[in-house]
Amino acid sequence: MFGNELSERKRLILKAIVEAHIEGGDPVGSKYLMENRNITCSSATIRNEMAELESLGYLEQPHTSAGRVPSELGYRFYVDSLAQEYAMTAREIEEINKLLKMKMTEIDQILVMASKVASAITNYTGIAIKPRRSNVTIERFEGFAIDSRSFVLVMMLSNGSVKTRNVRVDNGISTETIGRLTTLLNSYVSGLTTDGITLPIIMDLEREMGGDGELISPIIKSIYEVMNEIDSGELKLSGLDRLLQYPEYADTDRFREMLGALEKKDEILNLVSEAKDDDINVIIGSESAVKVMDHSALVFKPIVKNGKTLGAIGVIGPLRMDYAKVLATIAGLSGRLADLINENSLTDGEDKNGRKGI
Amino acid sequence: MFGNELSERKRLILKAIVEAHIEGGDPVGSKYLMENRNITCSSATIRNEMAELESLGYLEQPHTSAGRVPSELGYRFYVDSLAQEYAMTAREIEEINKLLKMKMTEIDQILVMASKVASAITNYTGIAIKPRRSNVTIERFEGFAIDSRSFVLVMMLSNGSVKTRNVRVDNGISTETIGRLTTLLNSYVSGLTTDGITLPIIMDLEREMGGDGELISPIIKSIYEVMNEIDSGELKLSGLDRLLQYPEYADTDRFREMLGALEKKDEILNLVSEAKDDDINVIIGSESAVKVMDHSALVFKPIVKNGKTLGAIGVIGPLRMDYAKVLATIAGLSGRLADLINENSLTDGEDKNGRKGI
DNA sequence: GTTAGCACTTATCTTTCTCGAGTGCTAACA
DNA sequence: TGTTAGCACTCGAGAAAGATAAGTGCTAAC
Repeated sequence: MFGNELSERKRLILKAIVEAHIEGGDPVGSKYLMENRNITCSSATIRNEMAELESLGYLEQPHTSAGRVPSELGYRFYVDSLAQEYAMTAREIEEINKLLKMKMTEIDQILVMASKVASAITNYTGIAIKPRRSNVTIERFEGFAIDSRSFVLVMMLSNGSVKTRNVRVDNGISTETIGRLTTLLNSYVSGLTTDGITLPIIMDLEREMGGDGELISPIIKSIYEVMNEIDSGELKLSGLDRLLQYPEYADTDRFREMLGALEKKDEILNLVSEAKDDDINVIIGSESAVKVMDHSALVFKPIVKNGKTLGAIGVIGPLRMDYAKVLATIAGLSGRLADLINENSLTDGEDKNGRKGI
Repeated sequence: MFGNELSERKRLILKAIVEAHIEGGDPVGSKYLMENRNITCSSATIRNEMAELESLGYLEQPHTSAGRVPSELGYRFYVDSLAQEYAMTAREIEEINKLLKMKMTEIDQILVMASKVASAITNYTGIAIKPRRSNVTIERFEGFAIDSRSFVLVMMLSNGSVKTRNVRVDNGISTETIGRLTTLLNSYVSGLTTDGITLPIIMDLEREMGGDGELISPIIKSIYEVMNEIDSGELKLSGLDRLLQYPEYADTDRFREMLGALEKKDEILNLVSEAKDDDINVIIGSESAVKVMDHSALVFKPIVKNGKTLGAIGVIGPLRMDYAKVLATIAGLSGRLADLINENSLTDGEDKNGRKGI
């Protein structure tokens, strides 16, 4: 889409600068490029090219007598042109397979574990995301008595997860009443979104329950609670400490700002919720409207099953993150996860492809 | 228990030093004490006393020409002698009441919310803890079919929480089989700890299930998973970013080390699991064996219901945290939480004491 | 036991200086 | 027209030096 206006040599130089900067973190100069990056022309020529690349917006100069640093546009060019895949080492594949062997059955745990692995392999911070899902409904209700004064309400949601709430009933409740209650809930409330549960419906429920009508109010409250829980998404970080080893986060204020935003988590969740479903998404600095990301990059991929987005895993790190490695890691991990999730009938230490270990 | 060897004046001076240091964060000198802290003797006398307090281990001197700073022992003295309670402001009480009005029913959520409030009030980092509980058992099993090939296994645990797992059965499963299965589980497995579920028991189960014996293995796996989940405790932080505003965490390496340890979380969980149940626990720096805490302090209180520890809330911050305020906050919060948990039958915006708002 | 006074210590802050990497520009060259 | 060598210039990083001031320990007087 862009980068077409660049000559072959400019591309080569730009790529070399990005890679050098990713490795070292320092601004890179013309002489260095000539000597260590196989650019076959003189430093003066490189300087000329660099000046042009800067005026085109691909490079930046921290100050007059420093080398160049890629701009966000520069990184974008690099990421978009990343053709050669990073080959995972045996150790990294091993790590992923170890994860798969654990065969957890709960999607939450799987995502968190995967993000931990991603963090370990890439040495950046891993994130596990359950996106907002505003259209989740409760498909089915069940209930059990715990004792004469409380029971467990089990709710099966349209996204496949199951939630429970303890409900306490001061006046006592019988098994028979619980049965009546769940039948009612199943016919009146199942399939509705939060907005769908209107006052008339609640009143109907209360009427139908007759003498036990006062039960309804706390139950509706529980239902709202559960649906809000799903609705609001989740964001879990792992290996946050790793970021601190990069000089770009040495400035405590910057790190603090980011931490605060990650804790609020709305912005990141929005970002992910709006993402294209089946691609790896790479968000570079201020490309997104999320202010906090200004000096960081976020790479993530949604995990999809039967067309439904169950969550996402990703990596967050400095602008100059090792995109080749990160992209390969996320691609590899998410591929395996998809296998694991779509086909959780694997039975032993072998994965679907019959490959073992390594 | 100690501090008795100190003269009244020494105590006064020590207390003044701790408070001054908590406020400002800088080493405090003799002249400052005389002029701003109402110590009614000359700076020379104060210097003499300070020298003695130092040799007794209550104070430390960063370098020769600096003032004194409390040692961990000094803080310990201060905390132990904290008689005057910090009075909560109306705003802070308001904050707590807001929390109570939300009336969440799930203990996890309650703890996390409480730790958020604690963090907001004290301006340190809040922590919500579910301690390890190695003696939890599953009290009761129930199951529902989702479709012909999978069902939900509901487990009610001895600590009152309820867990569910989705189990997939490739050969299909009938409602009747599920009923048989849960009956079996209830008679063979309920009440057992992980260690109690021995191979013979598993084999019995398989035998009893006859043709559906292959069901048992994934179910046992789910059971282990759930019990391990409970077993391993949980630790959630809130307001981590707040810590970064204190100069003691300006050193990125130190903060990083702490972050890493909080992420591993075992050590902190041990600490909490071993704590006295009904006290506010104050752990000052290296008093604990937890290395990470070397330059930090942890204040927490277990939340107990019917003699069982459900969790704990607390605050983590620099050694020079405002102990008076933190202790009062945690005491206030945990008191209210206990009310909320032991009596979750409150019905509207008024709390148990009939007090409203403020 | 307390206090005034004084010499001494030492972190911190500012200023100054040097060093070197890297640039832009000009002029020569292919 | 595109490339390269050469050179003056810029500017940040870091070291060195000096000034400042807070705070101490000690001695001697009260």
